[in-house]
Amino acid sequence: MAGSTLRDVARRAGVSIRTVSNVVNGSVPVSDELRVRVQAALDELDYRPNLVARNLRRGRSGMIALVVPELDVPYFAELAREVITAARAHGYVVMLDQTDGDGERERELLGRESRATMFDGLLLSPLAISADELRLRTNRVPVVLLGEHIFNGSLHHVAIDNVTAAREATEHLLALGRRRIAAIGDQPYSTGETAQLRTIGYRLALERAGLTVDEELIVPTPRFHRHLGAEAMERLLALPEPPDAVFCYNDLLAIGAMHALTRAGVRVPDDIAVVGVDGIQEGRYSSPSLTTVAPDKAQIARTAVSTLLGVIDGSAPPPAEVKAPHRLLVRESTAGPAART
Amino acid sequence: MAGSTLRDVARRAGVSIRTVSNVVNGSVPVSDELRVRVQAALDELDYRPNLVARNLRRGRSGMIALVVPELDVPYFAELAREVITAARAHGYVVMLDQTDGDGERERELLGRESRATMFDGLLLSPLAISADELRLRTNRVPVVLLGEHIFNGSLHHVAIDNVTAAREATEHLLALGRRRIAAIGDQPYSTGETAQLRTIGYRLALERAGLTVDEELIVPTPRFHRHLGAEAMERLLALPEPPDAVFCYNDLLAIGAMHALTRAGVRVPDDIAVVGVDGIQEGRYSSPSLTTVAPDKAQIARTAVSTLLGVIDGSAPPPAEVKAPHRLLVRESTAGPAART
DNA sequence: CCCTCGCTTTGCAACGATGCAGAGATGATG
DNA sequence: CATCATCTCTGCATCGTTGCAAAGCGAGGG
Repeated sequence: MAGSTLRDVARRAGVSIRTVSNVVNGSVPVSDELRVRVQAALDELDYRPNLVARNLRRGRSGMIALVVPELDVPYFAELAREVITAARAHGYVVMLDQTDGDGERERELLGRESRATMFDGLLLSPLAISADELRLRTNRVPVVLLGEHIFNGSLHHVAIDNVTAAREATEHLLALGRRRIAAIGDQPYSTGETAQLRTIGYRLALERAGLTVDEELIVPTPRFHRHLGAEAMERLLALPEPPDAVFCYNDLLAIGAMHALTRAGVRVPDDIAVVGVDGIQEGRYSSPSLTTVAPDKAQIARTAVSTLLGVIDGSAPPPAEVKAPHRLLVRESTAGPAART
Repeated sequence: MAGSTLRDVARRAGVSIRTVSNVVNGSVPVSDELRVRVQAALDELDYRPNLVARNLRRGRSGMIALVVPELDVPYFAELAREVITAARAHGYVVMLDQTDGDGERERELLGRESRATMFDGLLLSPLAISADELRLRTNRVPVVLLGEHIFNGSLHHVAIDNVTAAREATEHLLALGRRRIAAIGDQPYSTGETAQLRTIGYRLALERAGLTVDEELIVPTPRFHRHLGAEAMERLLALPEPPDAVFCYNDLLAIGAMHALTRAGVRVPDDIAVVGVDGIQEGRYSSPSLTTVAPDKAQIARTAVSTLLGVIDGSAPPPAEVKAPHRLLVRESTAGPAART
């Protein structure tokens, strides 16, 4: 029942512990005769190396932690999938935790009693904690920030270019001839940096098109969830002069907005066109399917993981903000039934 | 930079290593004077316990692994969220891995070179590996099976009652007056045990209603993904006599099916009613919203985690199949616009 | 005044693995 | 035949922590 150790195997094979270790690891040459004998003992006892002990001795655990706000938010689930895959390619496994966007939980992670020492490094997608505070708390643990925070100059950080992404989404709506374009998802307070970048991109597109921004059309939401998108859309529909298009700061808001539109009997995209951000799978099969700005999640994950491993082994360049690619996927919610992807 | 150890702190405070350990753990009483002095040293050196060393000594790691086929499948993401939450309540953290439904990957997990020894236990949602094979490979590691496999009598197992769930879904369609009810998602081969149970429930409902099963209406799918639901639906629509309702074996299939129906101009639920299984959030905001049989994921997670911890510390009863509750959520895809939940 | 008791504090061993340096054995070389 | 290089193999120390048993110490009782 209890796992056998190198000592058990050594005793059985009549060799030293060290020789068994050499056979297991294959790094040091072992004579054929002994190798066979040791291997037999290994098999008979069904030896499995104790990785905790190995980690202690080697000083590395082969584990990284990925911390996201909510795993049941599709974007994070899809990103987690890619991170796990990317980590595996480097021989690493991934511990997952959620903060629920709770600042306390995020702080705890980096605090005294956290389990951070079990991991070689941390991929963090912070929501509630501010960039400045992060800097103060990340002396010990190698950290790479993921996706959604403004660059503060002291930590590695992988994200799409949010201003450009938002501008392109808005320009797409403009190119379709829409002129009264709303925005759902602004977060005009300290931890809403990503949202603020998207608002900047949105404004930029309108200004370049020579339009003035109607502040009434910018509806803030505290989080990026479906029901908040629906609520925001209802508010927009209640305006004396409703929009003819909506740029939602993520796909869940967009799906909530489309839900509200469908209920209200408003046609998408004929009456109101909708575009989101994130490129989640859900948007491919919504009715209508959702036009979206899709970050390259696999690329984000690969870059984040290899950067983190670089920080861990000290080979990484100084902290920098790495821009990941994104692209606009045009579907029915802006282009109508013609857009079948 | 490098973390300080108990020895560093002990040296600085002028006490023994053991005393520092006692202060850190608080289990053994320490005089006020020393405690204050040690605490000061702890703070100055910003001591963090090395959890790898602690784990080695204590023989437990405080980590469990959760292995699912695909994390970007919403059901598994939502379940993972609950598992992480439930584990945290017991002081455990969760390592996540994916098998992509690949039997090799699942086998690897339990094999010689796996990282399983790093974890105190394993929550496994097997897809490709058969129950018999599992039994042979799980001697060493405490395992609890999650959600989707038939009970083989030797492992703990938490799942909903799939036969009943499928029967209730089908009966709901019957109660609406539908008579030509299709089923999407059967998997009539060795690893499709969950699907087969749902087929049994489906047949049972029809038989009890005195209807004969039209085998043409049972469309198998190799996996439970959106696009396969759409393909299956297209095949059903091409029949000389299409169905007036569809029971899909999970929500993704249902969403794919509804997507195909919308494209084909078929009205849901007027022409064809659709019901799924899983209760994923996506179904609340689809158009129309999706009627579904929702397993109580939080309950499944709590039961699975506490059972696993029981197996780990030896206090668990002998392996048994634990049935988790489920309930039917009626929404627009069967009840029409009246059903607003 | 001595002994015992109870409390705090300590040193040592151990968890299971690997790094290192050196011991044997073997073969090659002068 | 002696010397040295080469190749295996081994023992010891160590990673940082905690369990255990015993040492130190002051107080209370006989």
